Amino acid sequence: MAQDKVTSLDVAKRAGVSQSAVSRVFTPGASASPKTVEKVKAAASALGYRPNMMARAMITGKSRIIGLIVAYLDNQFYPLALEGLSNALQAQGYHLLVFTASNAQDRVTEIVQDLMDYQVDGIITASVGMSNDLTARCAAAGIPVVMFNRGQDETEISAVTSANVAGGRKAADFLMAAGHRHIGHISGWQGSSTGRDRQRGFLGALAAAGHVPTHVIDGMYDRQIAGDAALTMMDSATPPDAIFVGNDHMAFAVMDALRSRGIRIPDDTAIIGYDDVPAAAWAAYDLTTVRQPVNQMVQATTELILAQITDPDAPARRIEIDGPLITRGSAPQNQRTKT
Amino acid sequence: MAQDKVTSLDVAKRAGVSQSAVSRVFTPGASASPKTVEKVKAAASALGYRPNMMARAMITGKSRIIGLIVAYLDNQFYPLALEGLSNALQAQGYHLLVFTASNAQDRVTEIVQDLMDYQVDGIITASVGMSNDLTARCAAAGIPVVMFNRGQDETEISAVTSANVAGGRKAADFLMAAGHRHIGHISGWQGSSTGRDRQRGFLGALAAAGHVPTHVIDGMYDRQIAGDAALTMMDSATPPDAIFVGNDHMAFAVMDALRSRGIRIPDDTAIIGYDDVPAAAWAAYDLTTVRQPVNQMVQATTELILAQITDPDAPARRIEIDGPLITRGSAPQNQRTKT
DNA sequence: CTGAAAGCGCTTACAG
DNA sequence: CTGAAAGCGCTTACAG
Repeated sequence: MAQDKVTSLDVAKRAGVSQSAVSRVFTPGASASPKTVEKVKAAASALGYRPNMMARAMITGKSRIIGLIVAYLDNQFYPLALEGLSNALQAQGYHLLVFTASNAQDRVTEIVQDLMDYQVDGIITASVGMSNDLTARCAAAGIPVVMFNRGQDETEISAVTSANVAGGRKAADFLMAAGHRHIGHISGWQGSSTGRDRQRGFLGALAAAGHVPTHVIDGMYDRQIAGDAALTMMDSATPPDAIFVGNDHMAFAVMDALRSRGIRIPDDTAIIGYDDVPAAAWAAYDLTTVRQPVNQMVQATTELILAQITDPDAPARRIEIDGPLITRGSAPQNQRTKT
Repeated sequence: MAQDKVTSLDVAKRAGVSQSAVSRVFTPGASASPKTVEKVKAAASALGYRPNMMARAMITGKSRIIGLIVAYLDNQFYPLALEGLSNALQAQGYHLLVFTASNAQDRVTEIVQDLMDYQVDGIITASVGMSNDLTARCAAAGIPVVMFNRGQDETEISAVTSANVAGGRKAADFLMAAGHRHIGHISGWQGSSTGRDRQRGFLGALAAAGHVPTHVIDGMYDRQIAGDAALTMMDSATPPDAIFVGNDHMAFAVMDALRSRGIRIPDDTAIIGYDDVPAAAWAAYDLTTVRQPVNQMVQATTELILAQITDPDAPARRIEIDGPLITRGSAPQNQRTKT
C-alpha cells in the first residue's frame, strides 16, 4: 500500500537529468535552464514528489521550525497570541512546534533541551521566565530567543511586551480623573515582569498625585485568588470604590465575586482590567481595560526572531508597544464628578 | 562564539570508542557494555552532546512530530484541547507542530502538504474537514490521521467526538422535562458534523415527544450571527421560552443579546449551551450546558494516533464519548413546573 | 558487545 | 547550466 518515499533520484531518472538538477529546481536560489525546470517539474508532479524537509534541514542547518513555549491557555490572551504567531510565521515559511509548560523552572530547562534536539531555528517563550543558564545555552548553540509578553532584566535577551509601566499609569490616572479616591489594586503575579511593571506604573502615578491605595494584593493571575482578594477588600474597613486588576482574566473573576455580593459595578465599585481580550467587550462584563495590542506584539516578535535567525549577530532588542485604555461600562469616565 | 554542533564522532573520539558505539548508547533498544555506556555518557555530557533528531528522523523515518491543524482559537474549547493534546503527547516523547487554518478547503490542502513535507508521524485535525482526496494522500503516504471533535461520514478515517446526537437529545429532554413548550434552536454550523449531529439529536427528541421547535437557525459558530438569531426569534410571533444553542461560545453571545433587550434568563427564556468550557461556570453566565469531556477526548485521540503510528495496519476507529448535562442557572431543572 | 561500512535524501562546492 | 562526488549526523545490517 503506498509506494511512499519518492526521492529526488526517482524524479531525476524519470526526467532524464541528474539528481543534482532536481535538487536545484527545488532550491530557491538555484540555477537551472527553463528546459530542465520544465522536465523536472513534470516528472515531480507525476510522481508526487516533494523535497524531504528533514534531509534538507540536516544539511542547511535550518529546520524552519520555531519552538513556542506557552502556559496558561485559559487566559484568552495566549491562544490569540499563538494563533497570530502561527499565522505570521506560516506566511514566512516557518512553523511552530508547541510546548506547553507551567512556569516551573526545571520543566522549562527540560523543554528547551527538547527544543534544541529538534534543531529549532529559534525559540519564542510566552509567559515563561528563562533562567540565565538556559539563555546562555541557547546563545552558545546559536539559537535566537524572543520572550513574548515578558521581560527579564538581568539578561540581554530579546523581549516584546506592551508598555506595562505606562499602562499601569494610565489605569491610575483614569481612575483618579473619574473622581475615585479609594482605589485598590489586585496585581498580576509579582514573580512576573508584567505583574511588577503594571503595579509599578499604577502605584507610581497614585503616589505622584499624593494618593495611597486602599489595598494591594497579589492576584497571582488566578481567578480564585483574585476573587477572594476582591472580597477581602470589600470586607475591610476601607472598601475601595475602584479596583485596578492586573489582567482581564482576573478582572472577570473579580466582577463575578463582587456581583455575587450584590455589589454594583461600576456604581459601588469600578473595575479596570488589562489586556482587552475579546471577552472584555462582551456585554456581561463590558470591561474598561488597557489594551495589549496583540497583533502589533505578534508582528514585532515575528520580525525580531526572523531577523535574529537571518543575522546571528543581530543584537538582542527590547520592544515595548503602547496600548490605549479602552473605556467601557465597568469604569466610565467622570463617574464621580457627575454626582 | 559557540563551538556548536557536537557530533557523535566528537564523542566517540573523546570516549575512545567507535561512532557506532556512541549511537548505540543513545538508541533505546541498543546493546552496549556497561563500560562503554559509562565512557560514552561521560564524554557526551562533558561535550554537551545530544543526538540530532533530524538525522535520526531521516534514517528511521520517524520524526516524533505530530501535526495539529486548528481553527477558531477564540472558542475556549480548542485552546484547552491543544493544551491537553500537547501535554499528553509530550509525555510520550512526541511534539505538536501547529498549523492554524480556517475551514477553507484549499488552505487545508496546502497545509496538509506542508505537514507531509515535515515528515510528521501523524496528523490531528481539530475543527477542520478533510477532503477525500487529502485523506487518500495521507493514507498513501502512510500518515495516520485522527479527526478531533469532528466526524466525516464518507471516509474511513479515525475520529474522536463527544456523543453529539445523544447530547442534543439530552438538551431537548431536559428542556421538555423542565416544562418548556416553546423551544428554539440556534444550531452549530451545519457544514460541520458537530453542528449537524447535535441538531439531529435535539430535533429528534423533540419530534419523538410530538413537539415542534419554534425556530431553527444556523448560528454558524459565530457570536454575531447567533446573537442576531436570538433577537430574531424573540421578535417573532412565537418567541421561545427556551433556546438550545449549538455551543457555549455562541450561547454567551445569545445571553448578552437577550439581556441587552431586558429579557431575563432563565425567567423569560432559558438557555442551554454545549461544551462546558470554563467560562460556562463563571457567574456572569452560569450556563447550563452539555459537557464535552475534553480530557477523555484528548486521551482517546492520543491513544488512537499513537496506536496507528505503531501499527500502520491498525484500522481507523470512531470513538464517541458521552458527556453529562451540567445544570446551572441559565436553565434550571423543573423551571416551569414550579409555577 | 563492537567496529567498519553502507546508506537515509538531500545540498553544495567542484569541474566541466 | 549541469553532472559526479562529497558530506550533513545519524542508524543499522554485517562481520567479527
